Amino acid sequence: MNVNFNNRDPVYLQIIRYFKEKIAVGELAPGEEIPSRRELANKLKVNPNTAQRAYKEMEEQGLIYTEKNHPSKITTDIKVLGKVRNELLDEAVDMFVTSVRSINVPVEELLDLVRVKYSANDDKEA
Amino acid sequence: MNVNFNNRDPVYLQIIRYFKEKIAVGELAPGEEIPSRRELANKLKVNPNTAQRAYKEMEEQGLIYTEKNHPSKITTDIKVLGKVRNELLDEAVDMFVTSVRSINVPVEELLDLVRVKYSANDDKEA
DNA sequence: CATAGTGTATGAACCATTTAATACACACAC
DNA sequence: GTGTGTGTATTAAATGGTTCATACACTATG
Repeated sequence: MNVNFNNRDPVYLQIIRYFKEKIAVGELAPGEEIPSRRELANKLKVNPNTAQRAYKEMEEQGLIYTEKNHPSKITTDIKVLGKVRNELLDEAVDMFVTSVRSINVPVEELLDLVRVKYSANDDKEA
Repeated sequence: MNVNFNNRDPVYLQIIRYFKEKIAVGELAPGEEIPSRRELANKLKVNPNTAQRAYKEMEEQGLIYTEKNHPSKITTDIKVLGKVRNELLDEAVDMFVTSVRSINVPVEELLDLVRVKYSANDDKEA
């Protein structure tokens, strides 16, 4: 549980993204219980309402569900879960392509840049 | 002169980016005169102070220079101009790689996604 | 029933951004 | 010189998304 906040994006969006990443790589299983709003807020040192806002949006997107007086759980809807990874990827690729489109860079140069930097990051993780 | 504002980022930053893109692709030549603060504000329907803020930052970055009582001009410092394109590219690639790193996607899958979407956008421009 | 833990709702506070209103100094054109 | 258009500076206000403080409703547990 370590979200690595940045200052650019709203906290509640970064929380949502954190959970989506965990779902995308399978670290959160279908039906698995996630921390309560207050517990999450404590761990991340944010306001409980911020946690609530993140969970509320996740619930609206069908990622989690809530039974009365129990901490929310990851949805068991495989269809929804399967989409998460692709949505994250598509979003990122979309933003990237949009931001470089106006620079008129040859596609091979672009792919090389991505390849090099992505591999460099692989090293850091190891 | 068409900036295509989005709602996410501050207007003054989007203006800066607009000029950087024009510089990167060579649509703004060294020494070329750019609109006055007031003129730009009029064209973009923003407050003159917002235009001023954008220009002020560009001046601090050495992208433009100002002689008394004349509209600012694109710098003639080739060194600075040459860096613009690479900086825009590096920024974009950095953000992209950072955002997909946590998803553990194989590099070839990633490159394919970029290739396909980038080419698709070529079509739209044509 | 009382306590403590859930999720939920509402209104205010906060803060960066943007806009606004003025003012000043300078130079060129007429 | 007068007027108009530059850049520049200062201060205040409005805007809007985010975050905070607080209260409420419900349920299991003992």
